[in-house]
Amino acid sequence: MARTRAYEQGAVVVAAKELFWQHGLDGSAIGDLETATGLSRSSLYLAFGTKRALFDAALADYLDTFIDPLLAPVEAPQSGLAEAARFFRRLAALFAEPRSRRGCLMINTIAELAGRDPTFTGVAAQFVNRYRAAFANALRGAAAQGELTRREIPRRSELLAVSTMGVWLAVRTDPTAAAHSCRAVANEITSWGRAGDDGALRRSV
Amino acid sequence: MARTRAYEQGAVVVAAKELFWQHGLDGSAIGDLETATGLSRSSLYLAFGTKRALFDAALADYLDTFIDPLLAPVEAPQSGLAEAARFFRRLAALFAEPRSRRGCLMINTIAELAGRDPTFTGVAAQFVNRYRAAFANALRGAAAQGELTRREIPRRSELLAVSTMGVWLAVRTDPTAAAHSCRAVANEITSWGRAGDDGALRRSV
DNA sequence: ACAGTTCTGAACTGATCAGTACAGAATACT
DNA sequence: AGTATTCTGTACTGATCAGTTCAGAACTGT
Repeated sequence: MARTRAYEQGAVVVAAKELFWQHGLDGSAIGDLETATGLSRSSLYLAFGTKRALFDAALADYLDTFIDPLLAPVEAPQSGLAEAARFFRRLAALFAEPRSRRGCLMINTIAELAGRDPTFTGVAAQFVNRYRAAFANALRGAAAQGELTRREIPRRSELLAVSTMGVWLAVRTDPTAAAHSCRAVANEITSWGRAGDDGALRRSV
Repeated sequence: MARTRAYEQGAVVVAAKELFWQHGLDGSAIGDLETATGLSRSSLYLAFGTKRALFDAALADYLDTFIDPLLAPVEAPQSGLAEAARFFRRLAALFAEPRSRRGCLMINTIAELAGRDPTFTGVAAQFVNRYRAAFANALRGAAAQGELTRREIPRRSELLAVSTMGVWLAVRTDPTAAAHSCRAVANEITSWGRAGDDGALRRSV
């Protein structure tokens, strides 16, 4: 009795994620999802219920497999200026790949759904706060090592959080320019660690 | 002879702009545009040809009436750190209005069309470059007054350009938090003018 | 009143979309 | 072979969309 399932849910979600990442929620029709996942429309609805549920699963997978590892070093307890700068350098390297034109699935979805979808708007605000918290953690680490004044932490972590969102948007129009922006931010962060030298230099000008 | 036109094209474009600003290009149906502009579907197509042409006119009006005055002080020849900081404080003030949830029409359109529409993608990249150029201009002014080192200009103008895009996105999910981010960026800019003092302070910590 | 325009309402086209329904093929275990 | 279950192909519903068409109403100056 009982035929076994011929596909793996995880693989289906991954395939759907790739499509949503490139074309957005509204931009991905069920027909496109059929060809992307290899599943028939019937099976997709049987397995996930609605298009939106499949999207939510794809978004969760995106956060787990893409954002988490990218942000982990910044969020780590021993994080500092180097980790924050390295984050932006990693983005710059990512932006060299042609696939980077699709940007960040979460940021794209914020632009598409924020305000329209009350449920998602909360998730989105939480996501932005995660960036704020991650950079605040890194800057606290830097302050502990004397690379930063404590009162610089809040404003600079805000700055880095919104900068991250900005470069994820900029990459959609011009990846090369966006990579350049990332390196600029990384350089700025690094310069924070040499603030004393900079101050002396600035005085002599 | 000849009945005169009973409406003003400019007013129609403004009404359309308001709708597009809130709901986006795809999110604004012709029926919605009819009620928003007060014109019939027939008249709209007679006057503008396509929905997209009306949208382009609305976007042009947005740049003229909203972005230009907002950016003018930063782009002015006598611009400096104060103008850059004031720009972000003005954004923070704007974000206190409930209407600010709609964000920036241009940024929203980048998120909606960039990559999908080759014509628009160029316009979008140009728009981002305008921010880069505006802040570079302000920082050059600051450098001329000895508030900044010349080599800090490129990286910090990039930083401010992407930050602007970031806060325009953040305001769509949480205007209060976004306003806070704007003030943080403004404070950071102001602190650049007191860099020598900061350096001394940092050393003593 | 009349002629020249502008504007409107309403119906229509052709396309696309998410989601549903269901018959039947494919597979597994007994 | 028989049976339970999973999966698929196809066709459908009902809704929405941009854009077209056109008859005729509304208005203007002569």
